[in-house]
Amino acid sequence: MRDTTAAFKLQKTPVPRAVRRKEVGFPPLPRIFCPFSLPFPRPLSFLFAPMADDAKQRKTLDERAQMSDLERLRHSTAHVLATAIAKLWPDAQFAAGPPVENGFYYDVDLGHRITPDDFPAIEEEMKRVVKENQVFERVTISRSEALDLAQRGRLAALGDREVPSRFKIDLLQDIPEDEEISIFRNGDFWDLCAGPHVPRTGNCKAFKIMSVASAFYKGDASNPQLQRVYGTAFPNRADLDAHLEQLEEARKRDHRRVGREMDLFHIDEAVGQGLILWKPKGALVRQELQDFISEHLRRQGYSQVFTPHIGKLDLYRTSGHFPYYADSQYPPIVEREHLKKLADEGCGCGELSNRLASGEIDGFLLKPMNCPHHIKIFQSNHHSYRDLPVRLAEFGTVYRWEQSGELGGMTRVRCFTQDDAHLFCTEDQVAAEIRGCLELVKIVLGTLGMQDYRVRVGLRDPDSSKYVGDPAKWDKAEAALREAAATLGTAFTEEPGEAAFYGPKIDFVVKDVIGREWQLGTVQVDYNLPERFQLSYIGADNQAHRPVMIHRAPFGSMERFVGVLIEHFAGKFPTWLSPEQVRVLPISEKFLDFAGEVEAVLREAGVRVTVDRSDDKVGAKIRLAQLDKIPYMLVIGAREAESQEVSVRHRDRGDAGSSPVLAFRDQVVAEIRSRSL
RNA sequence: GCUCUUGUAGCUCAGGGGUAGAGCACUUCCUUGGUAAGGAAGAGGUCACGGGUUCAAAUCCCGUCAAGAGCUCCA
Repeated sequence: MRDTTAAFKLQKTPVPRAVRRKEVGFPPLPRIFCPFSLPFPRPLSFLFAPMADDAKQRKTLDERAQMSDLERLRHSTAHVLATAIAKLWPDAQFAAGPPVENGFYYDVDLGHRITPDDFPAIEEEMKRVVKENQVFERVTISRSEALDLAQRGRLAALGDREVPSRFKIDLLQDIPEDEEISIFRNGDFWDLCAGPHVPRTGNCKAFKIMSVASAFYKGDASNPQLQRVYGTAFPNRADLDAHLEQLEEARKRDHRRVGREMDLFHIDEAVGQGLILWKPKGALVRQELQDFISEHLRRQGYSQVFTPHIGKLDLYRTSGHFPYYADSQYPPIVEREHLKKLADEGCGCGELSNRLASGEIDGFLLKPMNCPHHIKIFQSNHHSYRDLPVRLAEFGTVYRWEQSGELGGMTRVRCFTQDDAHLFCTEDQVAAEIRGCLELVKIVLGTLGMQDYRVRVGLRDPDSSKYVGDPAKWDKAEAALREAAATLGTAFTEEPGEAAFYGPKIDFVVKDVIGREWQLGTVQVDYNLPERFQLSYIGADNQAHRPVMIHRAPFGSMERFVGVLIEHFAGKFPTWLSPEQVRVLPISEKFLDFAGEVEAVLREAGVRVTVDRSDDKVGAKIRLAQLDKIPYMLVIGAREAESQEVSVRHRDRGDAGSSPVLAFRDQVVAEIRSRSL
């Protein structure tokens, strides 16, 4: 058996994890801008990732009593789980077993390694406990009695043991002096627990063990690693089944799976982790989206620019990205001459490494963001107040060294392309510019049928002094953001303390069709970079003034956005976004010529069309086209060739009757042009 | 990064100390058909990579790489 006692040191003040991942499924990715300047002694990824609320407040007994019925049920089921595990493996040492968003877990340290093969046995044992319909009995005890029970190994156990219940002893110490201590008993299983619980184990009828993973005790990597058994529970079988079906649905929609099936993108070991290869079909989707967004950018008076993927290190020293956040960037590219010079000076590998880390080297950096390049474009001209706002947009590709454990699919990658733009404006223009950004978001999400999104307005914490810039400007910018959010006509929340230190921001969180939330882009007001780069424009008073910058990437990155869209549509993109919009299905090879004519007519009209020239029967061709999620199938046989018509089948609506070739062409072209859903 | 799990054909997966398996996809042939799978044959794999144990390794052990899940919504 593993001896965790030696490694286990009690921690009086648990160190909160810098980055907590609350969402189930896919983690958020609001790491869009980072025009920071303060030398926080933290890795860059900390700033790219959502900030955790500081140390979670311990729940009071009152708060716990307010646990919802479902949470109560799940927490009780966690005790049933622990009872079963304690029966099967009496040496089990339990830590915490709370209800969580989609169920519950219980952390356990155990000589035996639990695998999915063990689930049936555990569930059988749990069913027995449920069937016995044991009463959950609350017993109030004194601190010393609790300690005594724990020393006897009696807590989270079915009887006395030779080894103390060591995690429970530790947890006891976290309980404030003035708080009542209670244990809950069901049958012979006693556990330190504040409750509340359902009355009897018989209430925990509908449950399922979902998975087992590892977790650090109290989330601290210096603590022992425990096995975390996840389960879920519902009041009845039907609700449980519905939940499991939804999970299955989510699994089917997983963009990694759909992306492979539909041949949209590929990640290759030989290229590198977190680096997306957009295959032809995925590239079409992305290109359509970019064209769509560009069209609206032009309408809104943006100027599109192109900038390189690298820049001199000095640029990023000025912006503040380097060297403080070097850990989250690809290492610098050192110039050949500089390297040679270092070698001539006798600089060894160790010293080189140190100099790289400290930033005392010359070279280039793969850009971690686009703002410095755009700033340099702005600075390449003198600007009058009459020029403002200057709006520079770019589908700008950036590189970040995410920890390998954070990577996943298209939603968490090391190279991504932002729908980025930087607006240089006067303070008076900030409000209107923010409204413009939100307008674009509204149009794009509306066109895609993603009506279910919310907006978070991140304001500064009035009690903190970590923010840069003049408080009066902050007030103005915050008011502008608040006002703009209100005009959006959608729900928004204001979250004090969630602002970046350089300015307030708006985040967009979209909900997909099965209710999962995804953080996409942000709009951020920035007073910091204009200062660092000494930006200026000449005002009506003939004096130099400092412009304000707005960073905005409303859809975050093309990678993540397309990943979200794949799941949102379950791969069934609207016609305008579909990589293949129409497939012609000749009944037999006799009609290949006519099929070719139909193909030519459609292609000429700009429709993405192919002909299935295989010798499959039409049923098989339809099946394949359905699996490829192609919006329109045109069945062509003798009748159609005779009348110059096509028999139209839609992937969702089925057989739609026949239509003259040109009429179909006009209809599908109109559908594509209008970008209808 | 850390822990666990996984890595076998383009895809989905079975197998497992002694000729490498299936279905789908692919190629060829037969079939020329009417709204979700017509038939036959064939081709395709250093079993992720590198070491080790063994007469013998895809299989067992160690390491590397990669993928997936998890990493306090606290007794």
